[in-house]
Amino acid sequence: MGRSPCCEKAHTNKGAWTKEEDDRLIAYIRAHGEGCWRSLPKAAGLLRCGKSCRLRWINYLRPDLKRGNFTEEEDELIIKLHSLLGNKWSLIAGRLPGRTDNEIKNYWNTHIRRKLLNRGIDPATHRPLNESAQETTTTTTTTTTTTTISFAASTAKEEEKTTGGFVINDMMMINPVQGKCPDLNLELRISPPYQQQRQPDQLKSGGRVQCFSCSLGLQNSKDCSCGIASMDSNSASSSVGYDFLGLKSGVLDYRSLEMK
DNA sequence: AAACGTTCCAACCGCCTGGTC
DNA sequence: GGACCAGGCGGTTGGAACGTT
Repeated sequence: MGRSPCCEKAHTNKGAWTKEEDDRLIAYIRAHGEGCWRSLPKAAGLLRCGKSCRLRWINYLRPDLKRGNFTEEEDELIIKLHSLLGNKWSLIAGRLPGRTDNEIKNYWNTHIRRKLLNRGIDPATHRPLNESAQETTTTTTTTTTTTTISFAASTAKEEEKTTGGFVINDMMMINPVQGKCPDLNLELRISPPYQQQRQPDQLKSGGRVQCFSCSLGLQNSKDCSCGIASMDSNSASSSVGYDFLGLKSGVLDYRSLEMK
């Protein structure tokens, strides 16, 4: 029973990587680029699982990685992104150049969680600890609707599958955290219904309404459904109409953050 | 100095998703 | 539509490093 292993494990090394293994992997990827991870170990002469090679490269050997301590700005950015995205470490990492999902996940679990707890904030909900406790009992007795937010998925069902989507409970949107984090704007206004309510001059770009992808500044995204992606990106981005967790207000500008 | 406890993080594991046939 | 495969993701773990008694 169970899954078949991702690769032949009988003759593969496990545990910490040696300098020689690192060198082999780096040399191979420099010469051939990132290709088929499954076949890479054999081609590179490594007794490692392909997944292990990928992880090692992505998390530690990539030349564009930023090593060293996280800055205070990165801390705050991670906290805000986590409040927005939850444990979507890869999405969070995509907005912190040079940082990896694994690194951010570890940093969250070892530092930021404690930091938030010291501030009296529940790291899971980003709400004051006492309110989080109350919330637990409240939500069991009230019916709450959910608002699904996605990075430009076309249907509600699809968006949750792609993990670009995530569900935010209405109760989270009332913004009880603002007393503790006044710069954290929890007025989540991004959703198809809301777009319809917006002022035409806020969202129009050449007479078109921005899709959610474009509203996040991802005008080049393949997920763009409004067609602005194919238009002049300057004109598209100049028609800013979003106000997502204060992302527009200078606290956090998604448009300036690179996608992974 | 030794024993023990705690913290940290690199690496692994299993599941999920998207692509292909 | 279903099976298969590769890649990607988040949760978890093992053990080294560090701190405390």
